[in-house]
Order: sequence, then structure tokens, then C-alpha cells
Amino acid sequence: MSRRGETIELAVLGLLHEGPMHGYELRKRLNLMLGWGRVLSYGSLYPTLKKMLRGNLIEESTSSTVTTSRRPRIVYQVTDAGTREFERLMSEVGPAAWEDDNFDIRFAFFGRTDMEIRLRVLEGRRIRLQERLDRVQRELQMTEKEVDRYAAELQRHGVESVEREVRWLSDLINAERGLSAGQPMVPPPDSSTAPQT
Amino acid sequence: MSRRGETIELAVLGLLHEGPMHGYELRKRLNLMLGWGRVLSYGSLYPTLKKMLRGNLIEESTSSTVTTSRRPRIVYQVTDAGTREFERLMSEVGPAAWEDDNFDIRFAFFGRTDMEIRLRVLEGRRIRLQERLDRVQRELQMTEKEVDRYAAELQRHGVESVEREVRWLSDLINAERGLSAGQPMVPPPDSSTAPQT
DNA sequence: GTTAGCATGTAAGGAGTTACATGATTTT
DNA sequence: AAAATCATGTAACTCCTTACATGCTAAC
Repeated sequence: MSRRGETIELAVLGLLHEGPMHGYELRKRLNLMLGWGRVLSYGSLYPTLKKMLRGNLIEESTSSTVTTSRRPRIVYQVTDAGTREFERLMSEVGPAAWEDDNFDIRFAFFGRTDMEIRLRVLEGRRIRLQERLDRVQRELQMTEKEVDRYAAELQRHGVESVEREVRWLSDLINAERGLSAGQPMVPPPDSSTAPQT
Repeated sequence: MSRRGETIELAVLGLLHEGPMHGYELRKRLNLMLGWGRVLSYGSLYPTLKKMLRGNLIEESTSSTVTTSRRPRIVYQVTDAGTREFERLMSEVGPAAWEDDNFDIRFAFFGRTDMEIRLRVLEGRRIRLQERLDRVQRELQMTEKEVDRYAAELQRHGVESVEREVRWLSDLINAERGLSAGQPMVPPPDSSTAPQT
């Protein structure tokens, strides 16, 4: 339960939905997508792909077609079972959905989820962050010790960052609600490109 | 080389510097200190403490003294070797010092480092983040694909977060420089407590 | 021609989590 | 008396990274 390994699988399933891809490209896209910090290694990606093959979530097909003269690369694509698994994972609500990494990857694929789910995940995430803030605030009060200047600055910056993310989530939630009410006052994330909703 | 395991050790050494502590309390302080996300488990802390004992970095002493009627807890304190190791780790400059977790813990103990080191670590961290930004920017240009609305919003928020952290670092660097020039215009992190520089 | 980047993998090992196991002390 | 929280540990397991191994293709 709550295995973190699902994160990569979900990301792979989501990316392959855009079309067949080979491992090397998958890795680059993945790193661009959740690359704030972590960089996925081959030693992690390829075994995962093998595992997903065994699980029948994806299938491989050496790109034999006369594209160019390139070395035949192993191209992966989602199966029906894979699509179903993607939908199952994306409709999960609960702790697994709003932990740091899990949340990011789910958010990235929100375009393929119901608004109901989106709202629940966004709210769950916000509650989780708010709890963290409250806990830290509470524990800081209990600590009578006057903290070191740099340690305090780190705390302050951390709190500010989380507060900022809470505001971000609140804006997104309001935007989603605005859409549901039929009056998209603040065009949610971005107003330039209209999604396929 | 670049073993991440040093992070906990460094944190333990740094915290014990404030005075003897037992495992349970150490864990709480640790979680408060770098608790933005990760929560350290006992299964991780206690073996580390044992390892540090074996390495002679810390020593234990059952708190036999008549404090209260409490169960005798195992209280750890740093040895001379531990203090030296702390200083060695804190004066490291290089990738190991400015990776996410490593940076945070080092920053928290900046009060016990030379300004020269502080500046180098802050600048190293800033460069690292700037590189990330540049890389993402570059890769986004190469991607001709128009990205999904939510994926784009995630990117935007990520970039903004990192840019914000770069500004934070710049302010800190300027503050440190201001101190060195003898004119602490913007009293760096906090003006209340003066460190023992 | 040789370097840099594309492309795919495997083996070993590290770091840390989960779950289990145990028991004392404090609060309700 | 029960529940919460303090307190210390161990064993198994998972996930991931590092380092190694291999070879193609494009650019300089």
C-alpha cells in the first residue's frame, strides 16, 4: 500500500498517451516534467519499463518502419490495460495522491481527469500542507529555546514557501469552482491555450 | 563519494552540539529542521546512531543522574572526533554541499561556519539553481509541442518557485557581503541575535 | 577520426521506509 | 483503566543510484 514506485509508472502511462516513445526520450520528458530536483536514472527507468511490459500495461514494437536509417529503437505504447490502469491511478483520492511527487505527476495530467477528482486532489493537497504549517507552528511554540539566526531564517523561508503553495492551490481551486459555476472569472492556470475540455 | 547518508550524520552532530540528547528527541528536532516533506523514521535514525557510535563520533551515557524518575534514556553527546568531523563536513564546498537536502542542513548550521565558506556554499547553490532554470528553459524551446494546460501551469509554478529561491539566495549573499564590507545595510536573515563570528 | 550525444541495458549496493516488537510513563 | 505518547530497537524490503558495459550515429 502507498508504494511510491507507482509514480514512475503513472508518468510513463501518461506520457505514452501522447504517442509511442522509446526509453531515452521518455526519460528526458520525465526529467523535464518532474525534474525539479530528482533526475531519473536509466537504472531506474528501464527495469520499470520491463516490469510494465510483464504487467501488460505497455507493449513494445521495434520501429522497423522506414522512418530514417536509424538504429531500430524499442518503442513503447500503452495497451488497453495500461489505459485502464492510468485512469484507475488518476482517480485515486487519498494520501497517495497528494504526497509531493505523486501530486505533481497527477497535476500534470489533470487535463485527463474529471473536475470532481481534480478538486478533491487539490483540496487534499492543500489540507496536507496546511497541516504541516500548523504542526510546525505548534512545535515552534513548544520550543522555548531561542533558535539560531540561520536556522530561524531557514524556517521562515520554508514556511513562506509552503504558504505560497497553499495560495497557489487556493487560486486553482477557486478557478475550478468558477468553471463549474459557469463563470470562469479568473481563467484558471493559463488563459492562452484552451484545453480540450 | 557524494554519499547522501552524511546528511543525517551532519544533522545529528550539529544538533548534539547544543547539548546531549536522546534518539527520540533528536528525531523530533530533525523533523522540525528539515521536515519540509521528509519525516525521518526510527528505522533510519537508530542504526545511524549506532554507526556513529562505532565510528566514535558520538558517545552514549545512560542518564543515570537523578533528573526525575524517568526511565533511563540513552543520551548521546559528541566526541572530539565528532566535532572535528562536523567541522570537516561543514567546510566542504562542492556539489555535495548544495544539493537540496545537504544545503538545507548546512544552512541551518551556518552560524558555526566561516563567512568565506558560507558565501561559497550560497553561491554554489545559486549557480546550481540557475543552471536548472536555464536547462528547463532550453529544453522547453526545443520542444515544439504545445504543452497541456495543466502541465504548463506546473512548469510555470516550478520555475517561479526556483526563481524565488534564487532571489532569496541573492539577498543572503548580498547581506553576507554587506557584513564583510562593514556596512550591514540590510541586516541579513534576522537582526535580533548576533552570531559568534 | 574522434568526440559528443543517442540508445539500451545490468549488477551491486546504499539509504531509508514499513512493519514488527516491546515496554514505560503520562494524560484523560 | 484506557489511550496517547514517550522511547528504543530490528528485519525485511523497496526504490533508486552508481558504475559498468556496449554500440550506434551525427557533428566537428
